[in-house]
Amino acid sequence: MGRPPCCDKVGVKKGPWTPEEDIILVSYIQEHGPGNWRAVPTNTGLLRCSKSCRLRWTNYLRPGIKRGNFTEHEEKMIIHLQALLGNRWAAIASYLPQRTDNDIKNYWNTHLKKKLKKPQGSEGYFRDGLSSSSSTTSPKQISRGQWERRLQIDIHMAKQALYDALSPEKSSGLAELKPSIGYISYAKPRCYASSTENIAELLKGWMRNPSKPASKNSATTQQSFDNVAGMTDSASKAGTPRKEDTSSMEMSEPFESLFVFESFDSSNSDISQSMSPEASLFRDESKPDLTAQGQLSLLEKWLFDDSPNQGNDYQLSDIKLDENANFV
DNA sequence: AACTCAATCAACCGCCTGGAT
DNA sequence: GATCCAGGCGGTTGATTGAGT
Repeated sequence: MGRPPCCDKVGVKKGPWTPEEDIILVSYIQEHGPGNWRAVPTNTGLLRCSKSCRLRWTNYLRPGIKRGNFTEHEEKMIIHLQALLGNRWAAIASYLPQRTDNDIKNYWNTHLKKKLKKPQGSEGYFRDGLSSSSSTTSPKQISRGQWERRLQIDIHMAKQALYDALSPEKSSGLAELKPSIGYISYAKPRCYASSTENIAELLKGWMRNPSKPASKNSATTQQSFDNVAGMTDSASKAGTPRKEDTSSMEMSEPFESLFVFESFDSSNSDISQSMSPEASLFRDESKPDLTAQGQLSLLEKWLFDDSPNQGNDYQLSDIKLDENANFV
């Protein structure tokens, strides 16, 4: 007997989310908090599977998500973390608090894999031994001793490469490596529908073009958010909240209440400072707290310790990572 | 302008895990 | 211990977009 579907497939909508659905979902989560996804479709009236709601929230609507181009620094971190952790995107994402696992996975599959295949040379930090031996050779094909030795070598190489990549001129590397302990002040990220402000702008833009077919518009929710982000971005840069002609908006009643909410993060420039209590709640929820602070610092020490035999008595085995980060 | 093809990425699918009973 | 169920995760798909011809 097969496993029953997570939700009743009949009448469940699929495909891209419309701005309306986004707003309904965000508004519901603002009120009830994330979690109990099973109840979300029934309580909101969304014709979506609970999984779809959760995915939409975690990958797109959650506050503090940065989208768009990956910086070289992020790229390097992903490469090295992938070498260390394998395709455990959620674990990797916990080191890049503003990126989702899906985003990282996509970026890896579309960009970094290609770089991997390129002959070594330009990517000096990306060496065959680091990437291929650890990820493509099955441990079962070699003896345990050999495999462990190889793993140690790989880890050492990864450490070395990570150190090379992130230091010394990139001192922000250490800070950014901290997994989701708090949001770090980055260069102004492109936040999309992460705030009700953005949602409001989104809806505004969306309602201005009601003639566009919903499918096209929904398919371009991303672009809508892009525009929104761009607008709010420039507005916040100017230091003045956008007070656009909201009068021109013809807002349907169910959405009105949204706009009296406080922003999740009224300015994207420093999320940690501007988070509302709700946003803090979401922040806590949004990413797994990979480790306790102490464990993290151990990990950092280990990661950046270039000379493990120089009297440091912390070892890999001492780092009690949670389920995301065991190396074997 | 029209067409083809590759790249991108949001979303889905199915498996796994862990908690509840 | 067995079973059920919700949530989480990674792999994959398919619609859209943009570049090239």
